[in-house]
Amino acid sequence: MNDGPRLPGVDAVDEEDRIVLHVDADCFYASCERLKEPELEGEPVVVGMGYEEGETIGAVATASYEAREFGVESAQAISTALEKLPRRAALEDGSDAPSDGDSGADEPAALERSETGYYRSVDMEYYESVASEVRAILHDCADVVREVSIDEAYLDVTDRTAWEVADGFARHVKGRIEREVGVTVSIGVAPTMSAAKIASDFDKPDGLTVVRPGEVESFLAPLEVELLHGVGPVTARELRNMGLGTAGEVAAADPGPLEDRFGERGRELYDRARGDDDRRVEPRGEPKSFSRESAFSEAVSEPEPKYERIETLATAVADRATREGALYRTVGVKAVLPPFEVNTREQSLSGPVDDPDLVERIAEDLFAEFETEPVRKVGVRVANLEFTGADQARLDGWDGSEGGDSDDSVVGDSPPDSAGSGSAEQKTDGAQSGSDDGSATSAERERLPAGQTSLTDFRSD
DNA sequence: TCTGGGGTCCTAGGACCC
DNA sequence: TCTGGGGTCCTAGGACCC
Repeated sequence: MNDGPRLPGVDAVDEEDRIVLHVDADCFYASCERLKEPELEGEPVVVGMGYEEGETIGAVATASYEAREFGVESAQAISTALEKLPRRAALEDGSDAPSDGDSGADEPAALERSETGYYRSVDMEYYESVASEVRAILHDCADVVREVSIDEAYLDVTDRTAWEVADGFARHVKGRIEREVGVTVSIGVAPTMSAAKIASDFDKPDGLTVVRPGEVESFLAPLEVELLHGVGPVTARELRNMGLGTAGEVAAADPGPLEDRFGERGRELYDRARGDDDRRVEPRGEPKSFSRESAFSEAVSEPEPKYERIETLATAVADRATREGALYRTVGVKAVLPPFEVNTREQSLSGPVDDPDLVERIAEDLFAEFETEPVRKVGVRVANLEFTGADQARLDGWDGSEGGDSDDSVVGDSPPDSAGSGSAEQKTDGAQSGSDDGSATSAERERLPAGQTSLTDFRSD
């Protein structure tokens, strides 16, 4: 990249001096539970997803640092977490710990109070409310904020501070969040997003790490490759097989083989390890998809319960899209078969719709091939979203509606006849019946599968 | 240690178009 | 009448993140 001719006046100067903060709440869900129940302060707290009081199913969403001392980790099965850290309630009820199986395991010794923890199930609505308070402060402290998730954001504060005083600025942000909301955050400050991200992790919890321009590469060099954003277990293993165990080793490597192995990502990895990252902090755009999924406590073979679940999820997903003002053009399902085989099926329509019944029909249809398979988890998804804003549907292409239906379905399409041979038929009818108010563009109409007559007026054959 | 839920991005093959 | 090249869309799967 250095061998091209230099254009006069074009260089990297203005790219270099961004001041980026990455703000990352510490075990956010657990902190929220402590806001709700101050008695939990200082105690081990585990927040479980899909977990119900007293049950052993679900997974750990967040564990407080006290709980982590016992070996409880994020994404762990609740059953595992319970082995490492029994419920405080079990002790206080005096109830027996549930004994798994009949294998005559020794009675567990009497529980020490100090070796138990509090288990809570996820309360998204509450966490959302806390997060919005944090967000308000962040937006108050920066001109540009990119919210990454409920507990994480990047701030570009170049115009609000200077490197000489950046740590004071970050401390100010931390202090406000702690005082005004009551949760602690860790902050990384760096000239790039990727370095700021890693820096925020460097000193958790309640940490503050500043990496100044010129220090990025030496800051990253000793870090294990796993710590690089975008390097998971699979990539890490491959990198180590290539003899690259630290960011410094990646930075010093020949980028060629990295690109051969990982494609575009390889180059990115190499750049990031060297501290090169020219992404600017930008607000997040519109979401690309909505999905809902749900696991059974054990694999289910009978069709009924699965279709019931699909129906519930389809309704929830369609509802979400409606609430958010999104039209969707693709509907998909997911079926997870034991041991952990993920299958996805999806179908795109000829035009964007907001049609909950159609979502359900298509989802059921796509799911048909897994009807009698043992399935441990199902999901429904809509994608290819279009946020038209308020009454867009009325403004464009509403001319075709002689029918007087006033919902905002734009086009009803049908499952392809090839998909389910026998099984799709009645649903195909259903899909068509909803489409008399259709108004696809002519290009879209021409792509309708042969035999689809839902938009016949416009066909020229 | 068998694994919850909600997302994003990338890859790769096939269909289809010009 | 089997044949080039480029582009886009669709679908399925995989890796990764929080």
